[in-house]
Amino acid sequence: MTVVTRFAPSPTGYLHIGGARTALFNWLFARHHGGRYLLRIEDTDRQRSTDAAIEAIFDGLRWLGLDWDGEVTYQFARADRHAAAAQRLLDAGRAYRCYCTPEELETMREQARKEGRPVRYDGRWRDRDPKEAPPGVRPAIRFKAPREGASTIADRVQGEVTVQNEQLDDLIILRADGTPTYNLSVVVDDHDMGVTHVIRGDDHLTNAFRQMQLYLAFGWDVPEFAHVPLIHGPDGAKLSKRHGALGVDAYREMGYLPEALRNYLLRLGWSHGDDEIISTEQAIEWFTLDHVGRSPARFDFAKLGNLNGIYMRRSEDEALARAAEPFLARLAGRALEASEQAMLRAAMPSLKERAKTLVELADNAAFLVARRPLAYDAAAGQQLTPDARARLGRIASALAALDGWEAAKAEAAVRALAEAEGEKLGKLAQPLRAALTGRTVSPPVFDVLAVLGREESLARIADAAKG
RNA sequence: GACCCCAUCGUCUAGAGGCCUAGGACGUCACCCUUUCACGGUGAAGACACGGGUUCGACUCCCGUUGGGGUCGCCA
Repeated sequence: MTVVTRFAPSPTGYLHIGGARTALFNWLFARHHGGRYLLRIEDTDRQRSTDAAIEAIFDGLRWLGLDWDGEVTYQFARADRHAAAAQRLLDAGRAYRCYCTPEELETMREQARKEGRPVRYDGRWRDRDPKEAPPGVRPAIRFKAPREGASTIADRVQGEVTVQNEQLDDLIILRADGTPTYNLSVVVDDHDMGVTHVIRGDDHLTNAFRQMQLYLAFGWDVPEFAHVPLIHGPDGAKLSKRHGALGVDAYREMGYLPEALRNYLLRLGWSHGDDEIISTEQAIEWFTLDHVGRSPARFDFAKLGNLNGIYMRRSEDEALARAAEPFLARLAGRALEASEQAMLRAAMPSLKERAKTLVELADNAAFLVARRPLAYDAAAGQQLTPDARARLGRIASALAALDGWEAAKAEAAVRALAEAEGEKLGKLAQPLRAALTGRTVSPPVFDVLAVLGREESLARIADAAKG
């Protein structure tokens, strides 16, 4: 049997981070088993589904590299098939018409809540003669759920979970307007798509029991279920926006690399011994449901940042430069010039050592696109004392006398000067850094010098020396 | 409230009854490296929620308590 998994988001918003992890697990599981990973858009809620949200889901998945197999299935397009399936249950006596109005149901629920009883549909139309139907009311179709016994799911993550059937009420499978509801659509689609493993958030665990009964009623094989714990915020509560419940596009904009985010998401709720840095190839080889944890994990930006830093440092300079260019251009407020693109690449080895995100990296590279005369930040301004300015003049002379403009040569010259003046290197390096970058924190100052080039460097030093 | 799930350092986790004096990673702190910041290196602090069992022996099994989460829609 070949494995078939699916990711089935509803396009009512962006692709959020929890959904991305669900997609990742499905993708990995299918790839691990050499199976298929399908994408289904659950757009049966016509009010809330939007094309923009569908595009956001596609974009997010593509950016994360979670390519799906075959065509995308749109659930709404299969409404007729779902209605036919409901009719089949009706014909078989496994479903019935319910003439309750929404108001009536709401009253029923309120009453139950007030009396402390379980809030469930009481089955009042289950065995009632349809002849008693009130005139003018269009009925919804309800599934006739078993009332005795128990249902057990051998969940691949949660283990054996049993629920007494009396806990399950008769769910609506077809609305009064003839459109299918979620639980029916999911079962019919998963069956028709040949899905063998349903891997999803554990907020669906209770649905699984209803869905299992539907599979049984249809006489279909029940797929394997794997309900993965949800991702929580740092406080253990539901993930809020402030805490990371953002669309994956937001992570892209914050400057995270897709491979780093993938690695982070993978380790959130899944582990392989003490391994932390796991390539996608390795993940495909290792990923099974056996090591998916059962307790909810909290989202931690600090760890994501650390991971992203590691992935950036491991990236090829050229690839990282391409990824960083939009961020630097945004910071400059204009397109980058060819010379600036070249400088970015030249500076990349030292730039990528000291950033956790592309946003940070671009910020650290701001000196590359700054225009003279530089604005000095407060700390840099303090470096440029009269003494320091005078020293910058002498540094400029020493540098100007150089033939060649490599970092090593510049360093040797400045070191020699420091020694001649009986000063520690830092005494010269810090003002120099301030003059060249406008800040007191930057990549190694001689690298900066080399990347900026002779002309620009000397001009910036002269600017600072002048005061 | 009912039903279901969960519970190891602050966080992510390893741990399948003796391997645990509970391991790794992030974060924190200290030191080293050093022209700044990083990176890197070394080291430190830091957890089995609680109470009962079962067992020669429980982080590991069972029960309960507490705490957290999920679900109870003609939403998905």
